[in-house]
Amino acid sequence: MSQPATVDRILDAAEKLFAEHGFAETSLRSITSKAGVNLAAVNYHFGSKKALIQAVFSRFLDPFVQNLSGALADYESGEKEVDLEGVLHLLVDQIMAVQPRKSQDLSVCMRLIGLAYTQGQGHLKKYLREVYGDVFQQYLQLMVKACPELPIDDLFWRVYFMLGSAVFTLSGANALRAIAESDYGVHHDLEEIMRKMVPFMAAGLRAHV
Amino acid sequence: MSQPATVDRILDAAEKLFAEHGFAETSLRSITSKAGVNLAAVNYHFGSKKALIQAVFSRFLDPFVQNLSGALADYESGEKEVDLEGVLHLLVDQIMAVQPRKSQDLSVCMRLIGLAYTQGQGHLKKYLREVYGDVFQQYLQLMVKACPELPIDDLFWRVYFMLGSAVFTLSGANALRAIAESDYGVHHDLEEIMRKMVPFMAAGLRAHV
DNA sequence: GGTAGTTTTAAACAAACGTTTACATTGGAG
DNA sequence: CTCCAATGTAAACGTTTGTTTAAAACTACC
Repeated sequence: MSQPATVDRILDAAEKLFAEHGFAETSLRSITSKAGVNLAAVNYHFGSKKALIQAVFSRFLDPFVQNLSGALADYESGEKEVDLEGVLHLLVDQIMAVQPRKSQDLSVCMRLIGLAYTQGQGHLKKYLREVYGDVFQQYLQLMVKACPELPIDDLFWRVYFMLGSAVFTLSGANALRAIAESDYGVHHDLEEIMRKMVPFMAAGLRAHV
Repeated sequence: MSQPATVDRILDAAEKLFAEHGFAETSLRSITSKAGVNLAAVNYHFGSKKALIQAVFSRFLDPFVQNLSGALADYESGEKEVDLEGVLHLLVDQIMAVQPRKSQDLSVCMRLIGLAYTQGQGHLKKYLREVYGDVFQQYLQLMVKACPELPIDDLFWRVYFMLGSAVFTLSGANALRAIAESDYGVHHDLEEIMRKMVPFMAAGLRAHV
């Protein structure tokens, strides 16, 4: 066993192929072929394709959510008052902090999150809500505090406006970066794009209704 | 032939099922079954599943793009100077204007557009770019005029932030409206949600870099 | 009324899918 | 060495997929 174990090889291959082609469009045969393992290995180690999909997500979401949860606790116990840009930057920082997992592309994870929202896979949404729903609610509470004068239903919609910007842009980031570079000759990495989002979102959240 | 022709029955059924389950996850058998026509009718009238997908889009996109193109020409030849809210509202108005096609849900079309961006279906993206790319560029030019002081590469990203907000929110609008209603007891129809986007987007576009 | 062209139908097609089975192969522990 | 549990493998399973075929039914025109 000098090379990575079968389980990791499968997860690596599945992660990339899911991000590239979607869940339904990626067959177990293409995954096991890319991973260089036997077809039956997926059902042996994960039980089913659904379970494999969930495993792909929990592998990169578990450490991220744990870090974010800690950072939220730190921020809330801090003496400074809650400000909007701070809350947004907190999230960006935590996303960037999870980056250095062995040579994997952050945009792949972003694309997967985008797919989780838009592709069928009802089991995935249920799984994500059950496992990570609490941290999302916790973050939402912080955002409510940061926008005390905004009616709650307007805040609700604007949070989804923000979420849409993030998911859409980051999940298509690789393609969009290529366009930006060829059309305007500028190169932006993922962190720059995320930081460009902060003033846009903050201004949008603060806009007069 | 008292009831709608076979072609329309297929398009109606495909539109709803695609929006509900995605393209790959919707089989021709489920479409023809819902439409009450024979399985072979799809390949006979459209040639292939890919061609059916494109036909579903062109049916509601063709009249919309034609209207939008006219409205853009009117707006540009108008004497008033270009202002941001006006440009955004122009789009909202054109979207709402296309609504009254026989009892169809606007949110279904929005969801389809979202899926076109996020599901595989490379042929669809190519088709949409080839057929409707010009009007998109035309609208983009108008937006550049409305934001004269914003660097072009920042504008580029912010347009995609906006696009993400719109696609994400509107394509999930039905589910989100149910949440908003149960949690905050307020009811918003699609037009309200779109109009709520305008100040959010305008403020975001005008934010200091 | 018969005939040519269009549309509908049932049946079959090959290919691809996720999953399961039964059988090797492996690697330590007793 | 022997045994046993864990892992890897090849082959087949039964479905489901999009597409095609050939015959039937329908429509309209001379």
